Amino acid sequence: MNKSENHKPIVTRFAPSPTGNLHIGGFRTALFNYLYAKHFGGKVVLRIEDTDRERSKPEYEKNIHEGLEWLGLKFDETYKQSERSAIYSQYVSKLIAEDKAYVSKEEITAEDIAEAADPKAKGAKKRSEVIRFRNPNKVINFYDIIRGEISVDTTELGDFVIAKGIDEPLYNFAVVVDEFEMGITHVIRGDDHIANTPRQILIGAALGAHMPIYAHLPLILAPDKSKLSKRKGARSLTEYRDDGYLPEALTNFMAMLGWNPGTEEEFFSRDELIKRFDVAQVQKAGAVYNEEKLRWVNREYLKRKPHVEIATAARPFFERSAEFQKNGWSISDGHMMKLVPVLLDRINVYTDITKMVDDHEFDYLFGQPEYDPKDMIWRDETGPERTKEFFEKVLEILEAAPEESFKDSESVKSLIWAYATDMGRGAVLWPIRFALTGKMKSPDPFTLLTILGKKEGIKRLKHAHKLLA
RNA sequence: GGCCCUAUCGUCUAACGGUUAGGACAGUGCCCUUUCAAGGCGCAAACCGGGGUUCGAUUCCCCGUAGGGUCACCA
Repeated sequence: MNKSENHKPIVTRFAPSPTGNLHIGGFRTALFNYLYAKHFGGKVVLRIEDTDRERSKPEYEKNIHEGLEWLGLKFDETYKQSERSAIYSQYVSKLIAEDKAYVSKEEITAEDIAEAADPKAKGAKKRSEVIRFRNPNKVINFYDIIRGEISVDTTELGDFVIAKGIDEPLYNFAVVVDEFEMGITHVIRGDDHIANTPRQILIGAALGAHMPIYAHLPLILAPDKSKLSKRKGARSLTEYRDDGYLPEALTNFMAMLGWNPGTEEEFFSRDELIKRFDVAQVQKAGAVYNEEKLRWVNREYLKRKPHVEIATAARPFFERSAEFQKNGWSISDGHMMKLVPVLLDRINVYTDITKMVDDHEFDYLFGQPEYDPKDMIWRDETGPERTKEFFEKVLEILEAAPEESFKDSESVKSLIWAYATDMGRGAVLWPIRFALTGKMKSPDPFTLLTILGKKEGIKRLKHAHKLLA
């Protein structure tokens, strides 16, 4: 890291508005701001942009904090624009005094009145007086770390409104005042703000502020390549949390959406990301969000977790199932631990467990399954008589085996394997597995025996044997 | 529509003028195997089009095309 050339400490910011829950797009912006600042040993500030009193809601603000906390993003400073109105009005007054802005009398048309009557209209409730910025009508050039030079003629913007009143600053104005007051050196934000940049630069110049360095991140897209929105399936971070996604997996995945270190590595811890991250390397084009891949990344992280941790985290997802509750099932800690290998082989995310329980895939865990005895017979040529013999022999072996042998599937396997191989593995193993689960598809019989334990396992095999009589 | 931005497999991407255009997810085939998973090994799959510049363009420039963003007294 080039410490020597950084005289000024870097300060970045994440500035969400509490008009909705925090989604993955917002998270990625927050993450990139965080990674960039931390890479250079700088600061990140969190600024809640709640100047829109109508649309800002406390519950959204809470959701933003919860999401960020879940992902472990810690901010060095936190501000809320609604608590800073004195600062904004001071700057508005200054601009007016310097004739860089002025109070404008607005004509209210019949159209405006009609609009105001319609709650869905965007420009509802027009003021008769607003504060407008005196646009010097210049061509603005700025350098974007990701996109390079961008040039825009601001003439067509006209004298845009910067505040509804002296105490009611609008977004573009409040942002510029804050960037200035908070000493923000780098503005890293979504691509959709690129159109706001010229007017913010204009306001900044009028304020005598030093222009921050901009980096506009490509948007995260829905599968149809349009901006990802709630309607397009964007879920809030807290929903990912509630579904049991691992925060480190989501972080890794999001960091790789639009950025990569230029190598073929794909797994990075938070610290590695801080060390490697560079905004200049982020992709210019928007990236389609692919949940399948997220699920795969999550699974990779799951596989590296200690089994105890998985057992503990997975339990609530069993209990959450409607079937589980309806049947009054329960599951012990010992069971959970034994179940981990089975889970690891078939889930990507904890919430998959709930679906599987609801789909009756785990019914066998909770009691003697019901089934048609005919399905127990491997193939017609085996027949019920021979199958009965297999049960008898296997039962004999299992009953003689010590409890110890049921600790892991390899031990169980070693008990039965030789016999099964002699008699024909399918002919012996299929009936056992089926007797244990009553299902055409399930984990292997050895694993099942460790999960169910010696007592229950033997009980089910005896039951099956009786059904064949 | 104006302005702005973007363009490599279906998706995320590597390549920073010279490669059989690489990897990952998804897909598919085979192997393993008592079923289902998991796993292993393969396969298929892309440089948007046209002009330049250059000995040589996926890469640099221009035009076209397509997609996206934005055009509030929202943020």
